[in-house]
Amino acid sequence: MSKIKAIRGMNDILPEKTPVWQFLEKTVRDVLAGYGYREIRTPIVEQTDLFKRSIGEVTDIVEKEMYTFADRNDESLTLRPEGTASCVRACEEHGLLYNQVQRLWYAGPMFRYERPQKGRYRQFHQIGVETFGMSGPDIDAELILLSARLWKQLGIEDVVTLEINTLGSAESRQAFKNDLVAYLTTRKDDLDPDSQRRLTSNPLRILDSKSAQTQLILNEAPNFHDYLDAESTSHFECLKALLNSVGVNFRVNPRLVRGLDYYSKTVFEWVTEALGAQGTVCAGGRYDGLVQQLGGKSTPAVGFAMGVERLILLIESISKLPASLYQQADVYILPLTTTLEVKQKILCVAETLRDETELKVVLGCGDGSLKSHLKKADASGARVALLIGQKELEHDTVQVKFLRETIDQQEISVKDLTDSFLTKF
RNA sequence: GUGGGCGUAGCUCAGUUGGCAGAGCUCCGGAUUGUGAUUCCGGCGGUCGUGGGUUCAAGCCCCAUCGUCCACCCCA
Repeated sequence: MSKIKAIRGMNDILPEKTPVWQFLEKTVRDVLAGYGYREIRTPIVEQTDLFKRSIGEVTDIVEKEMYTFADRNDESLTLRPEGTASCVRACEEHGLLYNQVQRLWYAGPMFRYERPQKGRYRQFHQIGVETFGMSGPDIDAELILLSARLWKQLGIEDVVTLEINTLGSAESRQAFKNDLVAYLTTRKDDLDPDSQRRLTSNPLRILDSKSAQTQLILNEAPNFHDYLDAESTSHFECLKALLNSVGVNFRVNPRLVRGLDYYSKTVFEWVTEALGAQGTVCAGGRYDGLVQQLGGKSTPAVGFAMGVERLILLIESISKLPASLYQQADVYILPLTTTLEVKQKILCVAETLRDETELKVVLGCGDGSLKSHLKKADASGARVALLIGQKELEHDTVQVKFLRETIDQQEISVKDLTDSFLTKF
């Protein structure tokens, strides 16, 4: 019988890694709170149609990457591949968008059936930020500023750069897409195979093709700039001015096209060179049409999502986190002799310490040798070990042994313990 | 879905022309009977990913298969 292992592309996050995750999550929560964003939590499973209608029927995500299965009543359910659709659904369902403005965020696992590689997994985690009811470029700028502040707090601001673009209104983009497809269809045989396929699946992506031949053909293609509507253009110009005025550096990338159908006007990406092929660490944009598309009242909206695993990889490659984040214990209490009486005593002393202080107190349990107890005390990262044996039991004292400093071991009474500890630490 | 690299102890990895299955770290014990982190000694630990084939003999060669990593595609 072979051992059961985790599903491909779905990773365990082990105790030695969780401190980085907690650091990231706490930092994100604090920054978002500072901008007045509130958390929303939605189910991981939704009706399949929600994603089909929001992400786009012919995108790769919907066509081949969704974890879709039949519920017991034959309803088609899907593990969420992204968070925006669920967020919009929940807001709409509970009237959160009725004549009001919302600033929201969510965090959690997403699921896409893809071949795993660096920074890409089948269960991965996103932290998403969504705003509703604000149509101007000022909220776009706020979101970008918020993310820039976050990179600073995480210590990765030097390795990410901002790219922005505008996709125009849905109408202008559709008109451009039609003309682009019409033109490229006449040259179809000269396109690289990937681009030929994209002609029906994701034509805007052809602009991004790495084939030199295809790029030559694109030189003759219609130019999206000529299709941009006046409102989108001024929205974009205004956003750029706002970013300049607050000192956020950016690069306009006319080939920046987001993969999901629902975007319009502003799109942006934070990218890095440090993660190999998966350079996008955070991406988002405006999706003014989505709420209506899902059956609600027309509502302007803009948001973005971060790939948590990718951010973790970046943090690990760049910044040294304080050792205290990894420290299991401040104080380690262990028995000098493993009699029942001594075990009772160290249990009581540990509880007293937890009552009286905020210290992390770990107990040396079990019947190992004194040597192995002390080794574990050392490995716990604790600053001091408290040793209690038969003699200490009789005198109601503990031996205080400093593990990281050259300070003589001292015997103090249990009564004095919390007082002297509170002043020492 | 396509292409390439890699699968040997809990972890990191050696293993020569096909000839006894190895090291470091970790863990446990001892040197030091109630004192860790240094040093020394000893010990635990293996379906060499799996299945088949060639051979007197396979961790090593051949075939298949699974896993994993990286890349393409796509995306956060």
